[in-house]
Amino acid sequence: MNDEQTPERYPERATIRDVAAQAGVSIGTASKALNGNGRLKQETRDKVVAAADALGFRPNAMAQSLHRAKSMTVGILSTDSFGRFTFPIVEALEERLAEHGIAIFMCNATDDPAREKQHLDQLLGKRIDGLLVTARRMDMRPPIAVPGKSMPVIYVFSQAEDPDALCLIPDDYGGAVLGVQHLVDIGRQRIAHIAGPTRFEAVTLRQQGYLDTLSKAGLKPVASHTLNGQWSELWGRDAVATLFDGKAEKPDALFCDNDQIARGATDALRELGLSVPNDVAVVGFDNWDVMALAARPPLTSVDMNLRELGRVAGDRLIAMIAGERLKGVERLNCSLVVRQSSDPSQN
Amino acid sequence: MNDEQTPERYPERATIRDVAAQAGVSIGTASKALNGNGRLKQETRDKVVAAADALGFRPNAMAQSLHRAKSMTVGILSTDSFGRFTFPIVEALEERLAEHGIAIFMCNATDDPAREKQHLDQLLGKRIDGLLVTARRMDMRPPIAVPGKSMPVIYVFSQAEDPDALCLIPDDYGGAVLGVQHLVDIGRQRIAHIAGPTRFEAVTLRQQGYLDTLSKAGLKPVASHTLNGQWSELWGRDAVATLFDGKAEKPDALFCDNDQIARGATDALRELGLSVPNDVAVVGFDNWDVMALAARPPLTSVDMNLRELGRVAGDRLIAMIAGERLKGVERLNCSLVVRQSSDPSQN
DNA sequence: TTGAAAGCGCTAACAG
DNA sequence: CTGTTAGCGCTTTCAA
Repeated sequence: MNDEQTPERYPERATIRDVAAQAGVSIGTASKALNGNGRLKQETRDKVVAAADALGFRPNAMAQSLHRAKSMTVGILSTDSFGRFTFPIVEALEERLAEHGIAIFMCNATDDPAREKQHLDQLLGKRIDGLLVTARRMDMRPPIAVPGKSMPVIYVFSQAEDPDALCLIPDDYGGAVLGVQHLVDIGRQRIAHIAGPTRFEAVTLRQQGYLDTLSKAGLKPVASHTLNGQWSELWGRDAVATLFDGKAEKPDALFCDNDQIARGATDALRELGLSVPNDVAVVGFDNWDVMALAARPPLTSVDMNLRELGRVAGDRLIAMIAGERLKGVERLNCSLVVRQSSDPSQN
Repeated sequence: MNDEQTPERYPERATIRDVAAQAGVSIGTASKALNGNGRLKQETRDKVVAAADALGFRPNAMAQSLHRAKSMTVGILSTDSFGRFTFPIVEALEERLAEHGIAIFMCNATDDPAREKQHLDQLLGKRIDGLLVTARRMDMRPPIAVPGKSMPVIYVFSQAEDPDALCLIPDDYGGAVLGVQHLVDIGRQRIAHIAGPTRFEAVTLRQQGYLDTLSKAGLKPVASHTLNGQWSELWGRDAVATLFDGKAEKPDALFCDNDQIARGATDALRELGLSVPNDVAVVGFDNWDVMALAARPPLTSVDMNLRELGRVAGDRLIAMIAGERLKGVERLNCSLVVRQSSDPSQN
């Protein structure tokens, strides 16, 4: 009742100097109290803390970083723009890093080397503690030119032509094995592979997984076993038209390189009067809910566990920032989500 | 030939002090030379610049910011996680801000108020110059508690219950008018509206646009004119089943609240033996290429111009950082992309 | 035209 | 236990 009007709102910015003054202690003492360092009388500590939040004090992270030579920030640089694949990765990564108090600068270079360089310069100026590079799918990319070799760099969902770099990607080969083995397990004999464009390493890896699984099961690939096309529904429909044109032995299962292809294939089969999964079982890739759940019937699909990929990327980055030296290509497990397109008992 | 081995790689970090020493000038002079400030002899300037890039000098942005009281960073905080709608916005925003040398901290709170607060604290500690808040679609959200009222805050693709805030959202009403007017223009008489869930403000706005456009054209809405359901293909199929059950007068056009609904509707119509667009024209919303282009036929759709939204958000944020005070709700124009589902002459 | 020095906000080592 | 002080790397007066 005797104090002046105490404005509820915080002052613009209180410095630790203000806090110290308010608490009637030295600025060094205030720092210790606020950071839990040094040995201080509990009373003093409380006094300082009280002053701090009376003033709405919030330490200036830039000043702290300047001193500690750790910015507690990392950059994530997308060569291609961000999209469906990058999002879950980034999201999980952000979550993991946030737990450690690390913030993320997001940069997008959209396939433009000039913008990439500009972003990198900016990030280096901000003294990021680490860098994460992503790209559209898993195509090889030239390594980022980080001066000094000192800063941790991780390529996630992308690979660089740099033997010293750490690359994190899904295990496409293993994912294909998972999907095809499932078709073998449910008793299918004539399994075809409707694939994406051959220029993707993922596509050739998946094809290898497909072939190895068949041969291990003692099955022969159907005539033109792998058809390469686009990542689209249209391609899925076209491929089915080719496979079921009546000339060759018809497949009883399709392994598709993504869910769009699988969905197109499923639609085409239905329109041909064939039942999925009774006549033909279908397995997709990506487990993209928008496609996999909307398809009729819903698609069994290989999940690349992108959130897990992001989480692991976060862990690796933290380890590298702490001084560990990691390199090479790390391939993370895929998993299979079974739905009606291969198993009528699923709902 | 007489110099020691000159290591090509940059040293870890050269400070301006090193540059000054190397150039044989004072540290203040070096600063002036590097920033183009003050009056300096061209010779000195050159000497400093040469020294700087010989040493691979890169100014420490944190140190600069500490002095200039501008961090040249902003935060973008997603209440809900990032997704299909937020991405184009963020991408365009990032592009715009990058042109001004402003970097973006990306934070995701996934509907968790505790994480939201934690992120906000972190961002305030980093002394961001502005904050951008996004959410899933355009649902109202409680305002962010930024102490001091000093920092610019923009809600994009979301609205806050805060009359002092600036909110940027697509003009849903106008978008609906655009879509429905197009159907009127091509001569349709019985236009139905297959809508999303009523809890979204966007849905009620679009319904109003639909009704107003019909009435302006002297048309009556069909019997149960607006059907509310989910944002899914399944709902589109179900709605068509209801509308074409033979009891009531059948529509000759459908205005759908998103492309998934429109696609489901189109599929159902085809399976009913009806031709799109000859028997029934279909217009969707979102212009989401994955849906709109894969549908058979490809969908005419209302585009919310999300990239433009991001760009404008960037401009507004820059203006606000420069001191302008902006508030209120700004609704940005949608546009219409015409494809075969309403116009057979499109390819 | 250049140099010296104060200070942005904070921490940590060292005295007291 | 607490205060003093020297920086972290940079910019910007103010003198010279």
